[in-house]
Amino acid sequence: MNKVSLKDIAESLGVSKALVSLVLNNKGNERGINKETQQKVRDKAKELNYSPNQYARGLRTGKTDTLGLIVPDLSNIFYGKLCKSIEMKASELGYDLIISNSYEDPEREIKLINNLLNKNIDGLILASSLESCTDLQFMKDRNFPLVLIDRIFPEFKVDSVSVSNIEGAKQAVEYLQKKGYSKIACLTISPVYVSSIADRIKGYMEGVDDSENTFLIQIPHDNIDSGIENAIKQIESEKYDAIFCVNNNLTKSLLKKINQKNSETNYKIISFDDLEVFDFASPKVSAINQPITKIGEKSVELLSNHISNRENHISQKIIFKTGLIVR
Amino acid sequence: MNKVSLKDIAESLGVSKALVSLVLNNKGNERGINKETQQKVRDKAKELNYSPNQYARGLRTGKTDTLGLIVPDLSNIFYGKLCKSIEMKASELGYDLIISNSYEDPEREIKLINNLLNKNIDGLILASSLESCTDLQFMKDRNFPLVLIDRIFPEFKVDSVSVSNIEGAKQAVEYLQKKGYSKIACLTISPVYVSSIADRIKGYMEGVDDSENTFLIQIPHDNIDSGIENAIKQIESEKYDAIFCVNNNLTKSLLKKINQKNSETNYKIISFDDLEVFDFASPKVSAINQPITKIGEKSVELLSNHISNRENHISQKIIFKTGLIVR
DNA sequence: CTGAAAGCGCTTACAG
DNA sequence: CTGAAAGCGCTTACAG
Repeated sequence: MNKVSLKDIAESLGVSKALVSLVLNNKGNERGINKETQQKVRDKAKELNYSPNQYARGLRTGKTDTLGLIVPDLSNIFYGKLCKSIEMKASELGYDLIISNSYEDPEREIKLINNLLNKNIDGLILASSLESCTDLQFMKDRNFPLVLIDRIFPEFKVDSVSVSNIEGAKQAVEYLQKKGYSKIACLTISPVYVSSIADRIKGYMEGVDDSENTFLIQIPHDNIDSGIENAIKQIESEKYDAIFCVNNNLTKSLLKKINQKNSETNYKIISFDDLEVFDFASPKVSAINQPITKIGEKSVELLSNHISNRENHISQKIIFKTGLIVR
Repeated sequence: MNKVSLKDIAESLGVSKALVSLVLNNKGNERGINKETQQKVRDKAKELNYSPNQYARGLRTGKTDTLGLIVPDLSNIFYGKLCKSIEMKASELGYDLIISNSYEDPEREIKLINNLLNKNIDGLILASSLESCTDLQFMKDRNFPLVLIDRIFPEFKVDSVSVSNIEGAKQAVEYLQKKGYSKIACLTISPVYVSSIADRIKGYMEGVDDSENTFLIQIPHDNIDSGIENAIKQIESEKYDAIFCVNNNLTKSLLKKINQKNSETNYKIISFDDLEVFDFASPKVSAINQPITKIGEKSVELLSNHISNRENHISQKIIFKTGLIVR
């Protein structure tokens, strides 16, 4: 690779590596280094197209200016957008981002976390698939900068950014009831222990007026399409007049199935998580939407604060409001 | 952080760091290290939950087991899926992935590349927004492992993975003509110099029977929604009876606009890039689809080959076929 | 069969 | 105002 190193600059200028390092890290003035010398160093660095080896620096300082991000499914547009906004904010603050995909698999998630930690990331943003936070405790114990996102553990006192899932789901159901729908089924997805999903179910339960008339159908996350088929049958035979889908994958799969069968739908659909494609979907679906960009940005801010003020960090639990999009 | 290091294992066992390193890198047998000692080392490593500091290792060996990936837009589902498949394959082969977003901005892309190189990534997968490959030449000169993906530079002799964009576009147009549509407009997106887009336009041009009847409308990538409005007007006033959209973002935006206006469409739509949402979109759109997973996997394979056989690497240009999905 | 030592490229006390 | 030196945690010739 014959990359340019500090030594190359130092030798070609007849100064020490230490001086070059100081200047290039903008500590020249603070350390009272001759302005002219500083300029020479800078010029040379530019001329040789020098850029520091991050691994050497990381090894020395313990800082790597790299953040880790783990999401359950990169190909879900919700996480795609989230990643994008996180990447944007991280880049703005001078961080790189290592993104990993857990495939909703707790074991893999733990491996990924360890892996990222071995890369000496400065902090981690995590949309966790874990059932409990015990496997994350060691990070908290070390005061390692960690932000939970989308899915949180309420009792686990670390930074987190999420939305008001209970209220959002409740709002969805109440909207349907106001519109005259009285038998509302809830399509939900496993693993159901994930906080966001659990809360949406809770909101649904709380929102339904007639508690006799709740109907929960659970569909495995890794086999949605076939699960949905059965669900539809049940919903139709039980004459439900509306369906609340707990996330966008369910809604998509449901719409797909409806269009395949090309049958009339006797029920209204509302979805948690809005997709731009709902704008041209048939049948029309209303949706609860999340401020994805704000979630991403806020999570990076919290993480960055923790990193730069490790000692006195006080964890916060940010909860954004959801919106209702009527179609 | 008080992370466990080689030294900790060595001291607690009364052996040297070198021995521990050798054993843990599976060079114990090769170097004839006592089986029992080896076992002791392994046990201790497990007990202390040791995992090597990647930065130290990277500094020493020059290898980091980390790949870089740059895409123009993480929130585009096409790239989301591509990232997922790349991440999956990379992880299978023992690599981490640093993902960056170029926002279709050539200057930013160059910065990102330099940045990744400073992190000593072992190789780079790039969906480039650059107009020419001159800014990439230095990597080729250094024989740095690089794979171009989705967008390529035909004259630039490095590994690449793409699809037959010309043939795909041609097939789309020919299909429409066979179905009786004779005035086909082409909705295209800037920057138009990107190889995939340029080739699709080329394919469209070649496919149209009546060369008098080609109609190209170019829409800026960062302002699709407003551009599409005008496009529709023109298409309607000129009485085109079909539209070929050069990528999924255009198709989505077009569908959205059509549904907003709630107007009848007198034209058939076909899209390059299929989306699962087309299954329930209205109006129905046919599509040319790409083998996204295969593209991702292949790119990682090529990169991995280059990394592990740096000296004798011969670059390949892989081109996958597209498919036609009729709706 | 195992250890002492050098060195990857940095940063940061310490010394003058 | 500047330099020599130590050390981050590894791996790998070299030596015995």
